[in-house]
Order: sequence, then C-alpha cells, then structure tokens
Amino acid sequence: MRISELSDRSGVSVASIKYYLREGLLPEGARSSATQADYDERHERRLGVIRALLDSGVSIADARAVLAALDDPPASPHDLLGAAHAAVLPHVEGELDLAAAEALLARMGWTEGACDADVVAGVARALQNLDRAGFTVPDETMDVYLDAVERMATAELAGVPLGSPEDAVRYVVLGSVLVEPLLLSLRRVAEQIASGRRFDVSTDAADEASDEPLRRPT
Amino acid sequence: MRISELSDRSGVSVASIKYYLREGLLPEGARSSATQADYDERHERRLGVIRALLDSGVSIADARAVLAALDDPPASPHDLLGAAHAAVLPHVEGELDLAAAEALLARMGWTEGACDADVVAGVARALQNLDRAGFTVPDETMDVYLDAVERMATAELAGVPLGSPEDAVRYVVLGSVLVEPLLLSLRRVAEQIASGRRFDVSTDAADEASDEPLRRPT
DNA sequence: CTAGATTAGATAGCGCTACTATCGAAAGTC
DNA sequence: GACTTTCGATAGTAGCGCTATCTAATCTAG
Repeated sequence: MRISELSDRSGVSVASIKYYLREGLLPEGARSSATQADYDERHERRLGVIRALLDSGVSIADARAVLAALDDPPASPHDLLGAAHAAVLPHVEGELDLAAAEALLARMGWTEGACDADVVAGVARALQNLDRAGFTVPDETMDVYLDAVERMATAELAGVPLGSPEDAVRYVVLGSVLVEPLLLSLRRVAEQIASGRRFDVSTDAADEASDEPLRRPT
Repeated sequence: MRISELSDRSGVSVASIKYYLREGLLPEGARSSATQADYDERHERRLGVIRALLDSGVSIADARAVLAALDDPPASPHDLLGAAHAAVLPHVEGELDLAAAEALLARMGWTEGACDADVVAGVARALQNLDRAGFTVPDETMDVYLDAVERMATAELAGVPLGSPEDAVRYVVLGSVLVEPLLLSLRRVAEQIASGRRFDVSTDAADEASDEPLRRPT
C-alpha cells in the first residue's frame, strides 16, 4: 500500500503521516525504491493507536514513549506498566512535599517502595494543587476514592490476558493510558446523575426545589 | 497591597499577574490612581486557585470559564456542576457515535436526558479512541468502573457543604476539576501496587517470577 | 523638591507544539 | 513521453502561556 492509500484508509493526511514518520511514531514502510515505500495493515493499526493517543491528550513525545514501550516491552509486565506510566506522567519541576501523599497511601497499606517515586510525586502534586486552591477533600470522600481506585486496579490487572504476550502488552499500556479519559468522563456523568438526584431536578420545578437548601441566609 | 507585594506573597511574577489580569482570570484591584491599584487577600486567594487550575492542566480559556462559574454561580448546584463540567470538557470536533455510550450508561439506569449531552459525548469520544486503538475493555472491568464512579459521585455529592452557598460553589467546581489529577495518579499507584502483587515483584527474583505467567507459548 | 523606584497599560517577542505547505529530484503509471 | 506520485527536506503557521520592553504617570525617600 502506498502512502496515499494509507492516508485514505486511516483518514490521516499524507502530511501528518509524514510528520509521524519523522517523529518516529510510525515506522517506515518497506522501501521499494528511492521514492517509494510500502505500507501494510500494521501501519494502519499503528496509525489508529497514534490517533487514539493524540486525541486522548497525549503529546507527541509521550506518545513516542508509550509506543516504544509497546514495541520493546520490558520483560516483566510490572516494569511495562511502570514504563507506560512514566511516559504519560505530567513532567513536573519544582519541589514537592511528599509527606501528605505518603501518609495518604499508607492508609491503604501502600508503602512507597512498592511503586515508582514519580507516580507518588503525581499524587503529591495533585494534593498540593488542591491545597493551593483552598480545597479540602473530606476524609470519607478520600476513603471512597482510595477504595475505588483499588477496585479498579484489581479488576484491570485481573483482566490482563495471559495467553499472548503481545495482547498483555497492549492491554497494560493502552488500558492504563486510554482509559483515563473514559474514567473522567464517566465520573462527570455520574456526578451529574447524582447531582440531579440530590437536588431533585425535574425540568419544571428545578429552580425552586434545588435552590432552597443552598440559599439559607447566614 | 501593591502588585509587587502580591507577586512576592503568591510567588507569581508581576508579568504573569498582569497577564492574568489581561486575560480576565484575576479581577482588577481597586484603582487608587491612574498608575496604582490596590490588591487584597481575595486576589491572593484567587491567584492560588488560578495556579492550581493551570498546574492541573486546565487551559487559560477553560480556567476563565471555571472561575466565571465560581464568581457568578447559577442558582442551582446542579447547573453549577454542569457549568464546571462544560468549562473543562475537551472541546471536540468531528462526528461521534453516541449509541455505544448511551448503551453503556443505560447499564446503570442512567438515561441520557439526566445529564448534559456534552458529557455523554465525552464518554463516546473516549470509547471511540479505545476502539480506534483496538482496545476492548472487558465487561467485568467496565462494570467495576461504572460502580466506582457511582460510588465516588455519591460520596462527593453527599459531602457538599449546604451551610454556605460560597462553600458549596467552591466544593462543586473545584472538587470536580481539581480532583481529576488526584484520581488519575491514585489509580496509577493502585495499578502499580496491584501489578506488584499480581506478578509478585520482589526486587531480586522479579524477572523469573513475573515472566513466567506471560511467556506461555500459544 | 527632586531623584529614583514603581506602576498601569500597551505592544512585541519567545519557545514550544502539532501540524501544514512547498519544493525538487526521482520514480512510477497511462 | 506526459502526468502523477512519492520521498525527504525545509519552512511556515496558529495557538498557548508567558516574558520583556517601553511610556507616561505616580509614589516615595532624602
């Protein structure tokens, strides 16, 4: 298949494909001459993964790292997961206070040695941002978060297909990265549903009903 | 307080503060003359929120919308949540297949009318990206996700402080937006812990132990 | 009262990202 | 042999989040 056909089938412009080639996201096709290369279904599938990553908010550089982990997986799935996480972690500069994060994780019996320091730093950063905004997550809510992520992680890990290494790699890397937007949007839906229930929104009597509990004069 | 003092106390450069003023993120100080304005603690707190939002990956434009919702909250908390969500939703172009998303939400008895169409579109987009990458979330895992987000949303909504409208606004808007990075990083920690357990990582015998279950020849 | 610092407001520039456009030389196609 | 396609390189673009510079007005210390 030539580049124009690959473009037609994938819906990605020739210019963008060339860009991904240059950036090392897409491997070169088999060169059949100085001005011709041959692409196959693997390139087509790879383009799908690239577009999915980029549209999920992953940068070119991070996508390159994720794809590198897919192409050249560490021997152990555990290291693979670490590589996938490292690839998409927000790159932080500036000092962080890790104590709060470690205390939080200790509530679940998660000791800091059992996972990458960068991942813990991500928790610390998120906590710091909440703090800077003057927002405090109630303890009960935080417990629900901790419980929820543990359930999710357990379910995800239980679902890793053991039959084929390639499938396991795909599952771990993409499942970790591409599920993030899904979770966030599902949470938004659930919040709106729960909010509708809590404040009893019913199209006509919405304002009166939902206004009442808030507008208590101080 | 003058702008330089505000800068010192917040750790944000004068140039950046001016930029936020221009962009409408930070309200002007009280003008005391043609070349002097007076800032107070509200500006300082606001700067904290601004930095927290920007460092959480929210764009200037989205932060402006979030802050507008904070400043000028819709009467009902439900609408407020919608405004906060709308402000940070990935702005999508291109057609989406909503059917899969609606079917998914129907599993929880969440009908599409009960939440904003844009939020459902976000779910559809996430599903589409997973699909384009050739990744399928197992049904059991998806059920765990749905259950988890419902638990989280319920806990969050139960925690809304009803005593003060301002606190409720803060809670809903910032809780929705700033908790997102926290959840994602907690999930990464949980995944690494679960992966360590699943593949029995123990620093020395890691490779042999964790390699075995994967390298089963087909 | 004056020298120097500070400020508001305006404008311009910068470094980065994800493309997009153009071009010449080589090669394939009708 | 005319026309199209491709490769590879290079340059340009639009947007983002600042950052730097400048002017004119004003404040502040001595």
